[in-house]
Parts: sequence; C-alpha cells; structure tokens
Amino acid sequence: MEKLLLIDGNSIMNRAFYGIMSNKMLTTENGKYTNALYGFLSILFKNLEEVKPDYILVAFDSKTGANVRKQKYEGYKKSRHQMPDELAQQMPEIKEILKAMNIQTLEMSDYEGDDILGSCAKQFSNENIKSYILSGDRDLFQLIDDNIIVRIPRTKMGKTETEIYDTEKVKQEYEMEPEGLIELKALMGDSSDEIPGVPGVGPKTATELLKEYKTVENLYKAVEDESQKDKFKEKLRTKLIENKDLALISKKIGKINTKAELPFTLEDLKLKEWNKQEVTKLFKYYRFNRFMDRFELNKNDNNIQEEDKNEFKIETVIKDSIKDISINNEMIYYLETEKSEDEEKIIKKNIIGIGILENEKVVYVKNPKIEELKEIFENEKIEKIGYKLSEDYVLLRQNGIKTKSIKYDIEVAGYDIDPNNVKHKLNDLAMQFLNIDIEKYIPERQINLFENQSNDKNEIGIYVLAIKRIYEETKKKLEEEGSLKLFNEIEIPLITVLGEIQYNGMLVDKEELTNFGKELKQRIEELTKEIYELAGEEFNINSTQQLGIILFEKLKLPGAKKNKKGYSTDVAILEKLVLAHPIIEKILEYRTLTKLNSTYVEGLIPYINKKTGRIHSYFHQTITLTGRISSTEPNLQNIPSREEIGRNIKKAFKPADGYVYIDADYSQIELRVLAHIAKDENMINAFKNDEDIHREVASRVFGVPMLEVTKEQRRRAKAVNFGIVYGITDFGLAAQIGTGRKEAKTYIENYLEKYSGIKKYMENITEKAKELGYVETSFGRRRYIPELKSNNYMVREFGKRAAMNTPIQGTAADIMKIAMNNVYQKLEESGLDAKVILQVHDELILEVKEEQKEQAKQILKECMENATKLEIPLKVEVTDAKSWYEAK
DNA sequence: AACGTCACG
DNA sequence: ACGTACGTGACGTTG
Repeated sequence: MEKLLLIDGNSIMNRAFYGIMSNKMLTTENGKYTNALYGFLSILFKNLEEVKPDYILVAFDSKTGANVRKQKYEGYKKSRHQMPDELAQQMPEIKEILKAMNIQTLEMSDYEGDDILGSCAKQFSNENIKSYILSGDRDLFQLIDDNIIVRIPRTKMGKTETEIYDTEKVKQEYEMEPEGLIELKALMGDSSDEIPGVPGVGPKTATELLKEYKTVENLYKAVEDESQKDKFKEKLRTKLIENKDLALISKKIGKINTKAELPFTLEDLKLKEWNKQEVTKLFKYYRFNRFMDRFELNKNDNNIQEEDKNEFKIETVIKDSIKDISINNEMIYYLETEKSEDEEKIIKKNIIGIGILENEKVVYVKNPKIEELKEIFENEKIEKIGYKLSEDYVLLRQNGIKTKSIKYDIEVAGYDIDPNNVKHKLNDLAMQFLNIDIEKYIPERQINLFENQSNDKNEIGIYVLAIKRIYEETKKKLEEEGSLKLFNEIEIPLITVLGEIQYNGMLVDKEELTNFGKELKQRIEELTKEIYELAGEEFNINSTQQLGIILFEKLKLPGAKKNKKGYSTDVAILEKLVLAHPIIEKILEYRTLTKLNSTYVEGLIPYINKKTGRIHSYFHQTITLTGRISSTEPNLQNIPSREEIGRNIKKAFKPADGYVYIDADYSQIELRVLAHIAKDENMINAFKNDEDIHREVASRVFGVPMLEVTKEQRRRAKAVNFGIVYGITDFGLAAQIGTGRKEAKTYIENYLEKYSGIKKYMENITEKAKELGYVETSFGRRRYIPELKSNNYMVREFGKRAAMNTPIQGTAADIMKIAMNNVYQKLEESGLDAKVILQVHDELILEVKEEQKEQAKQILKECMENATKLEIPLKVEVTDAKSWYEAK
C-alpha cells in the first residue's frame, strides 16, 4: 500500500511560528526571523520519517481563499488577526525551500488550504492509497475515513509529538462519526473562524442532538414538526428555530470542499530527491546547522560545524563519591533531580545525581550521599556557580543542608542582562548566549532496564559544560552593561533569602480556612437562587457570555459595552448598573464570594504541606520586567486585603505557638522614589515634612489650603498620584475617578505645573529611553523597551508609559531587595529565633519567637529604612500580630 | 490556549 | 481616528 502525505502549510507554519517564537536566536545575522521555517521543517522531517510517504503535497491558503466563504457569511474569519509581519515574511521562503526539496506545493485561488487537502484526500485515497493529513487544525477531522488519517503535531516540553486521529479516535473523543463533525460545527459554531452556529448551543447540547438526529437537516425536520414539540426543551427549540439560517449557513461554510478540480495527478506528487545544492545553500543561509548535520549536507566543505561540535564536548567520568573530586574555591555544578510523589516534600523532587566540573572534566556522582553534599555545600570557601540555585537551595535545605557562598546563577544573570528574556530553561540560555542547542549534544537517553545509568553522565556533563560557558558569556555581558554590582550585591544574596522564604513557608490554619469556606458556600448558594429568580431562568453565572446576554438582552439593561467575546460585565460596568436592577448587587456579591472561595479557600488548601502545615510558595526572581519578585503555587502576594470580607482569609495565616508576626511596610515608597529620581522640590519637601502626600497634592492641584481639602479632593489626588507613577493618561484617570476626560486632563496639567520636576523627569526619561532603547533603575537594573520603536501608535505609547514607570517601580523593588538581604544577614548574625516568611513588594513579614519580638522589630525597621539613602527618608511602619489579619 | 475577570502592590 | 494608566498570578469558561 502506498501513502500520501498532505500538509496544511499555513497551519503548520502558524504552529511553528508560535511554538518557537520566543527563541530570539532563531534569526540570521541580519535579523531575519527563521523560527517558523525551522519549526515547519522539524515537523516535516519528523513526519517524513514516521509516515514514510510515497507522495507528498503542501497546500497553502490563497489570498482569496476565504472570500468564497465570506460571501456566504460575512463574519467568517472577519476579525482573525492578520498574520504578524515576522510570519508573513517567512511564507514565500518556506515555498522556496520546499521547491528546492522538490516537494510539490499548491495554492488555488478561491480555495483555502483545507479544501485542497480535502480534495486530494478524497479524490486520491482508496484501499491502495492511504492519506495522512498533517495539520494543526482540528477542523480537518471531518475528512477522516478508513483511508484518511489526520496527524496533529504538538509541542510538549520543546519536543514535537504527533497525535494521530483516525475514525476510532474521533468516535471516542466526539461520540460521533467524522462526518458528523460538520453537523456539530454547524450547531455549536467555531469562534476561531467565526462560524456562528446556533447561539446558546454549545458542544454538549449539539452532541446530544446529533446522537439522535445525525444531521442538521434531520434535526430541523423534527424541530419544526409541531407534533414532536415535547421532545425539545422550549428554550432550545426556540433558539433552534430562530437561528435556522445561521445553522444552515454555518454548515455550508464549515464543510470542507472536496470537489476542487486539481491541476495534477497523483503521479505528480511522487516524493523525489532534493536538489541538494539548493537546499544546502538555503539551509546555510538560514543557519539551519542542525539540519545540515542531520542530512550531511556539509560533508564536503569541512567547516565551522565540525569544529563547533568538537568544541562543545567534555569528558565526563563517573566517581562513587564526591570525596574523590578535588574541588577548589569555585564549584560549577548541576544537580540532577527527578520528580517525587512525596507529599511531605516542599519542592517535590529528589536529588539523584550531581555533576561537578573538575579541571577540564566533569565528574558525575550518582545518588550522592547527603553528608557529602553537606560538606561541600555548607563550605563557605567553595563558591557555588550553577543554574536555578534558589531551587537547589530549597532542595538541599529540605535535606538538612544550608548552602553557603552562592556566587553565580546563570538564570539570574540572563535575567539581569535583559528581563525580556522570558525563557529560562537551561537550553534556552545556551541558545541565547552560546548559540548552541545543547540537546544536540546529548546522546538519546537509552532505555536500558539493566543499566540505565550509562547515559546520564553524558547528559549531566553537557549541562555542566553549558553552565560554565554561559557563566563566562553572561559575566562579560553583565560587565558591559554595568550591571555587575546589581547582580553581585543585590541579586545573588537574594537567592538565599528567597530560598529561605520558600523553605520557611507560612503556617496556615486549615480548619479556619475550611470554616470560612463553608460560610462562603452557603451564601453563594443563596445568592445563586436569588440570581436565578431575578433573571427568570437558570444560567451559569460564572459565564460572562451568558451573564452578558441575560443582563443586556433579556433584562435590556443600559450601558452595554462589547468586548471580543460579547458584553463586558466587569465591576466597572456592573457598578454603574446597581440602581438599574436588583440583580446587579447580587451578582457583584456572588463574584466576590466565588472568587474568595475558589481562589483563596479551595485554591489554597491543597498547597498546605502535609508535614509542615505551611504553604511554601515559590518566589521568583526572574519573571517581572521591572525587577519585582513574583510568587506562584500559590501566589501569596495577592491575598485579599482591601475589602473586609476578603481580609478574613488572612485570619488563617498565623504564626506557630509561641511566635508572632512582625510585619513592616514601606510607606509610599514609589512616590518617595519618584520624588527622589525626579528631584522635584515640592514633592521632596512634602515628604521631608512628613505630610499626608495625597492631601498635599490635592491642595496644590485644586488650589485650596491643606486644611480645606475635602475627602473627594483627596481621593482624586490620590488617583492622580497613582496615575503619575503609571504614566498617566487623561482617559485612564477619568475612568479611575469617574469624571469626564476633560476634567481629568485639567488635573494632570495642574499637577505637572505644580510639580515641574516630575514633568521634566517624564519628558527626559522617555526621550532617553527612545535614544538608548532601555531605561534603568537607580541601581542599574536595565529594561529594554523595544515597543518604543514600534510602528503602532498604541504600542509606542505603551512603551513610553513603561519607560516612565519602570525606574520607579524597579528602584522600589531594588530597595526592598537590599532590605531583605540585610534583614536576613542581621537576623542570622543576631542568632534570634526569627525567620523571613513573606514579601509583598513593599511589605515584609517575619515570624519571631514572642520574647524576641522587640529586637526583631528593630532590626527589620532599621534594615528597611536604611536600605539606601535617598533625598528623603524612607518611612517604615511596623506592627506585631498574632495573625496576618491583625497586622494592619 | 485565550480570554475575561479579579485578587494584590 | 484610534484606544489607553504600571507590574503580577489564578480561576472558570469557552473553543
């Protein structure tokens, strides 16, 4: 039997583009993007290997392809995003490459790629020819039959896998024959292509209906038959009847055309030899070294590739004990771990090996002994250099090892060089800084039941070598950027503190949380009933789409605003409608309570560690663009605080018996930083005099004496203060304080006039940012802002606001980091029974032995206030409390 | 996976 | 004329 591989060119290019998009390195020297090309080819090669086709075709959408369907329904693919330029550029290029590979491509005017694939598959397949359709698009499932299979590539952890769909699989997943999917889509629609379907009918309903009626036409026969009226819920029947047109049109446009007249025979699609010379030329141009190696295209011209390969090699030897390794004052290492199911672990991983650089070799030790690890990791004379050391810190800490002398973390280095580097996998760093795909140098893991150790050492060896090289590269870059001080003095010490914070965790009273959850659920149930009652029907209140329809169509409430998916129903909108209908306040309360329950009760409980009774969140140092820390699994930096009802959650956070919390927060740190950076006299004086800053601003902006500032004026001034820090717009401010735009504009103008230093700063910083392409904090933390160079006005404006905000938010973040380092240091030296357990940007919490609280308080306050010296003092408020709730 | 929404600073 | 305040993470719905 012969095989025909049919490839959906646009779809695979799309997948490839988004799949490996953030690998910045996938560009040629002159900055051309090649990621989609590379990804497409990877997927292509994989499928060629797996399918081993005899015939092949790649189909592309034509420019006019969607028009035919648009004529039937104007909404079709209407708001589909235009292909980004970076991808569009690559479309002709892939066609050129395919041509060099002698692979037939086809685009036909008035047909979409789908139609070509469908036509080929249906017209060429029979018992002797099997078709394999390769696409990222599930719409093609409707084509599946005994001789047609669909293959969907997925990227999983950087590797591409293929999901294979045949008739059986479709039946399993959709409970119907492939052909039925045409009917399914006709009823439920498809938002990505903007096929309307019948509004209000989703996958569930549609599937049920089709089980009985098989086709849309059949269904309508029954629906329109008065005698069968009882077989349908009344609402559903009405919906179906009202939208019959939509259903029929949807079916038409959802159905792939399999009748296109093809300009070739199967014979024309025969797989042929490549034009090796052309392919080599192109691969070289695009720097697809990996493919060149793989297909031995550069065999004859012995060039850089071979050297490269030899260069990135290191001898790895196995030793039984760490003791057998000679380690000097510096240790470049990689901890090998595996997932652990142990519920009691804080980070659910086990250490299963370690690779350490020893002179020009890597030594690999399998299952290192804890005592031996302890000896080296707690040795202050051995400076540690590695990757993701905060995680290692906790991993070792939970084995009773307190790592000392952390010197260099390549992940943090990559982040400090450019926080836009979102990818942090070791391989991503290697790609970026070494221009090397380290996977390439790792021999495939052999599955060998008897001796599965044999290959680990080589893998770990490569990792250690990569760490060493990246260390050398990033160090140079940090130096060039002038960020070495920030890195060495702030970021590196912080790794330990963040590790400690995660290890320490926060004790949470599960019972208290559960009880609060019960109260919430009870009230939620009441509210649900009341809402159904007021709406006159049951619906999913959590569904913004359904809610929007109830509010703005059924109840005809005013002020409907559309977003992408329907009506907007956020608080701002709802609050304006409180008086318009009694259902609104119920919905607002429902929203608040379900949020609390699902995120902070149900969401938090599973994170309480079985052994410690504590929540040990991650605190990430390499996520934000400004230098702040972020917290996940769970996020402890957004525990409710502003509203009383939500604050109750904090009652469940309490110190261990005999301990108290010491909670300190910086007062107005961002505005103080702004005053300092902008050197604005009025603002500096206000802080020096310890004025109520919002009142002071109100007084100037509204031109009234301090004592005559009204509550409302203060509220507005406060919003202006916040707005200024964010890079204010009149629109944003107006939305915030609920006034007209003009009024907001006057406030801003008044403000900038009174605080002219700030006005100057904002002008200067955007100017400078445009010129240099980046902004910096007072401590030399840099953020590149490529948005400033965008052709799009909106994007550029955003860039300006980021340029204004980042030095402020970032400097404040730096100050807090310094304070954290100093607090940790001082607490260690003092020998107090006190632990740092949480940071929330301007708030820092310790858990301290009750008798020692005064000493700890003093240390915390002093460290925070004296973290740095600004034009104005830093003010810190400290309290002690028996729960987080009480710390106000 | 994307979106809307909402919790925090 | 357009569409907008900065920085995060989690959840539920929808596709």
